[in-house]
Amino acid sequence: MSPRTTSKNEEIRQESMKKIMDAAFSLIAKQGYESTSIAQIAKEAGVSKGLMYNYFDSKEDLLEKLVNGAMSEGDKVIGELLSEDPKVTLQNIFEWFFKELKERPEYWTLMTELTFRIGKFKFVHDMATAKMKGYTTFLTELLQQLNFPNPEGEAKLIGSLFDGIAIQYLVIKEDYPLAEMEIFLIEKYCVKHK
Amino acid sequence: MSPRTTSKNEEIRQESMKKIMDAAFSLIAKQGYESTSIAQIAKEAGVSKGLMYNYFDSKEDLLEKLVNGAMSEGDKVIGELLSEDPKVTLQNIFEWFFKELKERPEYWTLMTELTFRIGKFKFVHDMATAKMKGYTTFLTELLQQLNFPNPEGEAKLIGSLFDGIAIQYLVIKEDYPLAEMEIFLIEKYCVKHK
Amino acid sequence: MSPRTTSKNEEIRQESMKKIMDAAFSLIAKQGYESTSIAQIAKEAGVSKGLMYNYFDSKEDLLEKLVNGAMSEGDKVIGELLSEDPKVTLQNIFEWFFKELKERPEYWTLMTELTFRIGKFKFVHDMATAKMKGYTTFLTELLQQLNFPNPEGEAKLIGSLFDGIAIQYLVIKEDYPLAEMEIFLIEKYCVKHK
Amino acid sequence: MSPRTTSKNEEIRQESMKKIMDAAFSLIAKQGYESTSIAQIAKEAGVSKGLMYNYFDSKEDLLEKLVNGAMSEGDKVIGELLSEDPKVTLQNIFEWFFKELKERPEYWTLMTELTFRIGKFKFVHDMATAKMKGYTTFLTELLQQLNFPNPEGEAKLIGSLFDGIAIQYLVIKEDYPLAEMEIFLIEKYCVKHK
DNA sequence: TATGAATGAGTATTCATTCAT
DNA sequence: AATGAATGAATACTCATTCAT
Repeated sequence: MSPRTTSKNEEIRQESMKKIMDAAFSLIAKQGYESTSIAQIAKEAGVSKGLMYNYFDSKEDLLEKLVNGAMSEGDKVIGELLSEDPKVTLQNIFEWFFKELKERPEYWTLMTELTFRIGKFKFVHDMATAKMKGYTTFLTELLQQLNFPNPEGEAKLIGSLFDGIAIQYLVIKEDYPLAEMEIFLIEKYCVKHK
Repeated sequence: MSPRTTSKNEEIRQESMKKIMDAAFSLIAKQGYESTSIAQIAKEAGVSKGLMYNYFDSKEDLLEKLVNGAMSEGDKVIGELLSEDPKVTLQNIFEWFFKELKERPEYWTLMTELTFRIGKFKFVHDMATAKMKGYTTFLTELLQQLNFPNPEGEAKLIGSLFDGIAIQYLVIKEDYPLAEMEIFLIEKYCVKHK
Repeated sequence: MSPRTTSKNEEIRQESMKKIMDAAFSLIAKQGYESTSIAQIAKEAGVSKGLMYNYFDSKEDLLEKLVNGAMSEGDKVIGELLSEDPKVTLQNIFEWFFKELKERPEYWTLMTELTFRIGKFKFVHDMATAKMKGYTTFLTELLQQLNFPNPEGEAKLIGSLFDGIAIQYLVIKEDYPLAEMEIFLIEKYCVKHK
Repeated sequence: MSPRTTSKNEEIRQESMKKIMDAAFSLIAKQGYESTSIAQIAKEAGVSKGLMYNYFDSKEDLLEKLVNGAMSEGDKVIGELLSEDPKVTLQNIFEWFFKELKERPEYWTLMTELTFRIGKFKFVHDMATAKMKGYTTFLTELLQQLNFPNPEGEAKLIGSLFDGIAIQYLVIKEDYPLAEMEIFLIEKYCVKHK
């Protein structure tokens, strides 16, 4: 009997990887990276510990692939937020941020935890730095077009605010007035400005 | 040989506990809870591993006592920020927050890390929720007196902003424009308001 | 499709086995038995891990077949060293030994390593004992014909010397004065004797 | 009740270390370094796996301490072999070598195995190189004083011979004519020479 | 015949915790 | 009150071997 075809194998691989990554993602988001063991992930994924190392070089490599995967999913959307009118673009950004938070809280939990672990993982540092820079630069330009007096400071303030809202919402969940906050911010930065 | 008096014993206990808690505090703030071992804390404190279990039931119990201690310290200061004029009180709060961040980054690092570990430690969740509530209530009243249109929302926004500024400053440190942000906020909420 | 003939199959088997054994041989000689994994051998041989178990019952079985194969190869050459004149035979042996060492250091590395692993592998012990005995007997007869006073002792000394030279040469390689040693020994045992 | 005294503790430490090192030594000498697990050593020594790491940083560190310990024991004797008469010194060396082999076969098994593993352990390489150099230099000088024609070559030959005798004796044990070989060598190099 | 995904027992190492002194 | 030797369960990771295809 002949061996499995290459494509059938690839399919099996994709399935196993997905099972592992899904399990890892939810466990790490819930418990944190250090508190989640390979054994736990394997059990949750329904595979053997050994199999994990067919797909990932190490626990850290798994984390990296996890984050990259989740991030590239999110990146695709950024382009769609742009508009002719900078005011609209800004509003799109606010709306996107709150939508993300509601729809992918686990992802943002993971990202926030990792951000706070900078220095422990080289790849997180590089990633976070690059992200943050691009983000601030983009916002600064936008606010400049909208004639904010101190666009860079304001951009950083919004950046901080996003992080703060994220951390609080992710911690106290349904008790956090997310919708209210969204309206509030859009009013302040998009509607009432100028 | 005269037996140690009860009070003398108590004094020794207090001293040992303080040494241990100080060591634990700075190590955990620097490295995180998981990455700090009992052995390390004992060494830093200059006591034996065994002694730690005379005062703390477990590593987690040490963490709880640590946080409780640090928090009650913080509480004492709140009273001193009050003023007849709510505007001054608000400004005092802003100034206190930035001063704290600059002077005790380790404390805030620890608190932020713990806040984010909710789910792992029940006591952190209870504590954080209670704190946040009291905090928001206080700020809400203040902003009400200052006739802010949506005082509760605004209070929550400031709360989130504080957390966000803290997390970013604690992560990127000297690259964060802390002083600039302080002026910005005071202008916005205390000077220009009304 | 016509079914493969039996002889065609056999040919394929021989080819695959050879690829595997060659890969195993060079890897084990270079890194040692314990440090060489089945996965590594399969990769080097360009076959799948699974295929290895079609030909070899286990990793140890592979080792055994490897050593047997290498040894029977060596046996064939022994006959060619014989000469009418025992002095010439002796010189042929010396020259063969040094030539072997220079030309097939991997083989001798493997053999020496294995010899020293006695106790772990029963088959090595049996093999090594048999070899050594035959070897000593042969040399003893030769030296007897050359009228050495204590031919058996002398034979064992030469046997030990061979092993010693081998181990040192294989360890320190180019720093070992192999050529010099060869001349030295031939002078001593073949030229100057009697 | 007061804690154990420092000296009592030291005593306990020495005892535990000895138990571990003895177990490690005999197991590694018997089975080889890679094939001996920490678990096995701990079991043989009658202690927990964890305790091993109170005394040794790693498995390799254990090996290093093992070898250093065994070596320094041997080093002490070297000075006692020297004599006014180089012939006597040479004879002493031969006798010391054979005595060592008979009395501490496990030590020499270990050393020979390690020598063959050069390249895997940095410390073994340094140690072996230094040892071998000192050894050859010393023998060369001695043979020069005895007017051997090619003292350096001869020194290396004896060095190789020693290794060869050792490896064969350690492998086939009681079947190896150690005593006979000793007489043989002393006759050749000390009595009959010149 | 040949493949490689999957397994599970095994590896070295860490560390919170206990306990005799 | 204080010590630190000792434990054992847990950790990330490896690898010979199996088996469905």
